[in-house]
Amino acid sequence: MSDVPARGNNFVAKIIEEDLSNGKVERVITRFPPEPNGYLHVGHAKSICLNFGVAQQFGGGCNLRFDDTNPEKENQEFIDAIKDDVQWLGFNWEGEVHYASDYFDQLFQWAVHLIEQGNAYVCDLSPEQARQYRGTLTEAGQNSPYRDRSVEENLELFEKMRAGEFDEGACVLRAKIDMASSNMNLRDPIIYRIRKAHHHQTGDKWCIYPTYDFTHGQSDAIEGVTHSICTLEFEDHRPLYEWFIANLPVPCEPKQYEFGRLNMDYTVTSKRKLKGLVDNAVVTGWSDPRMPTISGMRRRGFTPSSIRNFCEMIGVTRSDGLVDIAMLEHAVRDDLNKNAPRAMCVINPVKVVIENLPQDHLEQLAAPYHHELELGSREMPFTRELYIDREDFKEEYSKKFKKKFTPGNRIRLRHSYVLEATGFDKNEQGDVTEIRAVLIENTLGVDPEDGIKPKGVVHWVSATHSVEAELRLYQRLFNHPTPDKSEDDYLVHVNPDSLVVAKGWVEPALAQVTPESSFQFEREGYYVADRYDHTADAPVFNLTIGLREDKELAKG
RNA sequence: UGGGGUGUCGCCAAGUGGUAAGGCAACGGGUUUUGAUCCCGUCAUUCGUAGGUUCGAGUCCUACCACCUCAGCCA
Repeated sequence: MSDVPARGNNFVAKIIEEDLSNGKVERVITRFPPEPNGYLHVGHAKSICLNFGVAQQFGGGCNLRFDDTNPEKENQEFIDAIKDDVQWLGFNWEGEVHYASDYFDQLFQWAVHLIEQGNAYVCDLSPEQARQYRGTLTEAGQNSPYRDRSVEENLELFEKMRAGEFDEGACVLRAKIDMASSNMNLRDPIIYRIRKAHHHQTGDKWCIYPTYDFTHGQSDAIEGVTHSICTLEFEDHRPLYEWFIANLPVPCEPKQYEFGRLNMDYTVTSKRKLKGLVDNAVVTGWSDPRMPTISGMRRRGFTPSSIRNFCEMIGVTRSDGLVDIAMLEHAVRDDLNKNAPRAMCVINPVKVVIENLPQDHLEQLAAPYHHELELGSREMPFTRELYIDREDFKEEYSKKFKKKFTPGNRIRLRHSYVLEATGFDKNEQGDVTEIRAVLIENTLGVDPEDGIKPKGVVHWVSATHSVEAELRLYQRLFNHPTPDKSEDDYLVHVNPDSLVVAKGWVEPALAQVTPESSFQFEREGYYVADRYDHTADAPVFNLTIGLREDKELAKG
């Protein structure tokens, strides 16, 4: 059995199951509605998994709809990136991609309908005045002096707004609801504003744009969405969502449900703050491997299924919590442990010379890529001079170093022979520069015949046949568990060591791998060939996540 | 001090009146040609607090407390 909880066992799935079984809904239709003003992040992944997942689970469909009502902040780059991310995560939207801007004509007509019904009016209050009229959380607002304009006048004014006869900010169209409502969203919310901006989809056709509140629910209705799932902060908007649906001749009545957005420690998940990291060049871009963006996690080496599993693991509820980033790390390790081929890379090399081997010794050793999966094997050149990790050799034996290579002791070269150290050289600084050893005969796949077993196993690479690679060692981007909740600006909590560029010597087979191939570099961690920079001539590997460390070892 | 929400183990989360699932983390122990993986075990007499109803309450009632959220011509 998998350790991932049963799929779709959350309150949204239960509501849908109920609606389906009592015939309220025939086929579930959900939608994922990003605004193309940034890249998708891990929080969106939760929403994607919920929306697409629940549709899939109940044989329905999920639309991808861009909520593109604010042209000034949106662009095509984001649209392309978002589509890419959703597909990479493993989901398919139903039919064509939708845009809220597809419905601008209909929305305009519905705005006219509202005016005709006496449910909307053009208001000339300046933003500053409007704020004063709105009241506060504890005091009712006051009616706008323009609230009682006639239907004819409103129709005429709204048409002039559309025709571009007013400057930006000169006036807005407002729904006429209740300025005394305890729900601020019902205090005559703005439904259309003037924005003389070019739109990435509709070009210069419009100079007035509908607001989110006036757009979202109606778009859902047009698309036949049955369950409109959004995050908790939109809860107060639900009465407004329902007000529009009730007061407009929409084709169906979608229902809005809210769930708690994802918060994770050592991470920021707000587009504004993510954009800040990009704009301040803290990272190299939205897809930097340290970013919690989907494209960043992808470049880091996270797999789609690891992210999906993570989303199943954290569940969906109406309570807002702070998820331990260790859960995400677990999801990644779990997937990579099960599926990633193994390979070897030496990061802090020290040379080992095997004295009982001829100078030109070259032997190809078959090394299986995985201990459980049938992934085949590669050949590792075994030569007289090797590299092992400096940390794996100790000048003197001690209990703490019981599995290390020490003079007089034996070590197993992973997938290869057993070696016995005979001596070593040091430089003036006291660093070991070379280890001398002898190979114990007939130890390929079997223990030494004399019964003296090796103490431990080390990874290695041929000193003469390995390939130098660039290693990008990533750690968490922030060194504060809640960087956006501290007194200081979140940028001061950026971990200065979040990226360390190092060198590694990899076995020849690794230079040939395609970008985005993941490996476990044995005893080092999970690495991925960089999506953009890796080539056979200049291999580049990103550290996805380290191996879990033994506690005793970690303490030392 | 208005409205809307949420409070179950360090973290996430099941549970919807019948006597507290699971995952992560942590901690013991075993296996191992990766100090990884894997395996086995420990980890809430208690569900924000205080009362009440009931044979029986995390689940029902009352009051209180804490936290989140709403005053963009953002979404």
